Amino acid sequence: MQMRNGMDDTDWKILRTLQAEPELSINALADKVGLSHTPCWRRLKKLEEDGVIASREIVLDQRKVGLGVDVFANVRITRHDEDTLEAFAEAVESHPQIVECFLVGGDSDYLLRVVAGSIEEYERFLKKVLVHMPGVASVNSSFAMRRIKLTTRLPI
Amino acid sequence: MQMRNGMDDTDWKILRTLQAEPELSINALADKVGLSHTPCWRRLKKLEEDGVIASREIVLDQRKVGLGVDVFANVRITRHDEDTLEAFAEAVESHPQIVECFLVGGDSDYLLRVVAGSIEEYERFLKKVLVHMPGVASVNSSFAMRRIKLTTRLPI
DNA sequence: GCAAAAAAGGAAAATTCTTCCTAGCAGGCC
DNA sequence: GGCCTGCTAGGAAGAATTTTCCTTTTTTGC
Repeated sequence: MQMRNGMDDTDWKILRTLQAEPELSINALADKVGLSHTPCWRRLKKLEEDGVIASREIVLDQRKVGLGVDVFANVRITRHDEDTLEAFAEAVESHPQIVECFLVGGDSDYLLRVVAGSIEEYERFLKKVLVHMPGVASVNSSFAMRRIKLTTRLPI
Repeated sequence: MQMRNGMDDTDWKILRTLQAEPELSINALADKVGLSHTPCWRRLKKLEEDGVIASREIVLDQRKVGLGVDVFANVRITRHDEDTLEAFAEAVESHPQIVECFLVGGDSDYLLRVVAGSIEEYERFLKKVLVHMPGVASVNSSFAMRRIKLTTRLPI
């Protein structure tokens, strides 16, 4: 049996099927992957235990909860030692307006996505929070004019 | 009763509670928001119907499914007419490796996040797909060296 | 203060999830 | 080959959850 990352074809099929239709019941899922519900259920539990399925989430409509503005902030840091990095990461974690943060090579140090209700609200967040986060040297903000795609589904 | 975006305090509490713990059963959720399960269930259905809750998703561990590489691609476009934009958006939609795409102001036109199994795999995707997408003038790639945060939970 | 409308609650039905036990199959060993 | 062992699947029953239906309470407008 072909194995990839410790999973056989049936496991992959479960992941693909569930990604496409996350609300499928065990029975419906079992049907689609060609198992009866019990073994299917056991595999699903194992995938959750192993952390392959990291979590289940509800995804809200940003606009409908009043958070229609996405801003990408390029943050440059003063020093690159581990302590600064750590302190910055903690600050990122503690602010729910920051929904994404990656340490990137290239021009700038961190790339953040920040959500806000309005441009003004973002500017307040920038001035009151972002620029005062540990080690921040400069912040360069780009407003998203349109969202083309944003998904949690991975190409497996 | 205070209303924001057509929802009262209880609706918001449901959203906040479910965002924090998406797997709560109706009964547990009802308990937490101080309702009995029936009205709680009705509100939940309404939030789903209205699209405030856009979807429920399963989130996979990128590393554990062999997609440990995140790349941010700044894509510059030749023309900015609506047709080019449309064609580009369609191409983005059709490639599951592209998990995010925003039209941004500032330096560059589009910011994409692409997932891949390795740097080599990304480079193939870049050469075979990205640069040939409609209207693309140039692509500037930044590899993510570390993921600090990535969440679907909104600050409501 | 009263009537109408809206929201909440309780009980029961339907569905789904979870467990338990049995059966089938493949690989290793004599 | 025959047999044991371990792994995976399947069926049936029990538990829990979701969904519906109907009644009661609360709120709102006059």
